[in-house]
Amino acid sequence: VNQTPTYQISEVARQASVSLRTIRFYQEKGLLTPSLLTSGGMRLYSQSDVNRVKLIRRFRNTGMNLEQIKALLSSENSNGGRAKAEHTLEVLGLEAENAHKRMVELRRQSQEREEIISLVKKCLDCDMSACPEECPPRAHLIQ
Amino acid sequence: VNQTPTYQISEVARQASVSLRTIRFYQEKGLLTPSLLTSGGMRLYSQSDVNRVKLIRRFRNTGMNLEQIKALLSSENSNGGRAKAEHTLEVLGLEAENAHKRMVELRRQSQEREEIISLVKKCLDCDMSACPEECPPRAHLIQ
DNA sequence: ATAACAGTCACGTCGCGTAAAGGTCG
DNA sequence: TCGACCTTTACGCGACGTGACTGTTA
Repeated sequence: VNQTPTYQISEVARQASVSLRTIRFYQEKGLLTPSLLTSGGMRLYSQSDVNRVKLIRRFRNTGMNLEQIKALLSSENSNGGRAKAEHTLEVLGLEAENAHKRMVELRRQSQEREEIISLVKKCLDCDMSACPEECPPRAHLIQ
Repeated sequence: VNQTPTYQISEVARQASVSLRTIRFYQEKGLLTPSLLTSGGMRLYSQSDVNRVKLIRRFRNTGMNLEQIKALLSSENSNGGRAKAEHTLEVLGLEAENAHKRMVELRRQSQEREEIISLVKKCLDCDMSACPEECPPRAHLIQ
């Protein structure tokens, strides 16, 4: 939408660390329309488009699916200049929330793992032949 | 493998927070064999099996795919009692590494996002009609 | 004119979700 | 015997990957 479209698809892919297929796929799904098409049908993108792909990728990384992302970004929500900025900040805020939730979950699992590790470490100093079947650490041994 | 198999599939699903389908699917793929089958064909699981599902889930959460996980867990790697404990600790260590990488990536994206937020905040105090096309924050506004 | 891009089908994959139709267990 | 559980079979889906073949561009 913003600035003059100068990037070909492979350059966008490079900057956003995605495949060409991903960019075309996002277009198919209505999440990303190229700013311009050459007479021959080549897609041309602006910096705004690159940033949009990055935004989509960050959202995907927090577990959100494309339909939800599309709903967020297809803003019949904002039309004034200032409203656009406000809406963008709202979206980025939601993104931050989601990322935070992912972090919390990762930390929870990390703690779970640490507890298991300290349990299993005891097995190293244990005479396995004397260890009863129901010894809790044994239930964490692989196999 | 360990302890007496007392859990039905739905109890395993509950404890590991997955669906019945997921558990059966892991079996199909050779990641999780029930400890016992009743004469009628019902799957019965032990606490070890529950822990194995949880382990698989934590790995999945760090972006690893089922084939890789299977390779890790199908341990022709360890057969002695002590070797089992050592192998388990290795696997848990790898899991911790992967989780750490995910965290680092999330933090990187979080920082990227914060920079964009501070850019876009400037647009709130900007007279949009006087703002040039190439103003960097504009390239981050949605639409 | 030629190489390095680009384009469109269209089928494949991975990790399950989701009926449908029937068998098992206390 | 009855209801709550379980079973298999099998098709569907989201988010792309991966050719195969053709067209565009500097």
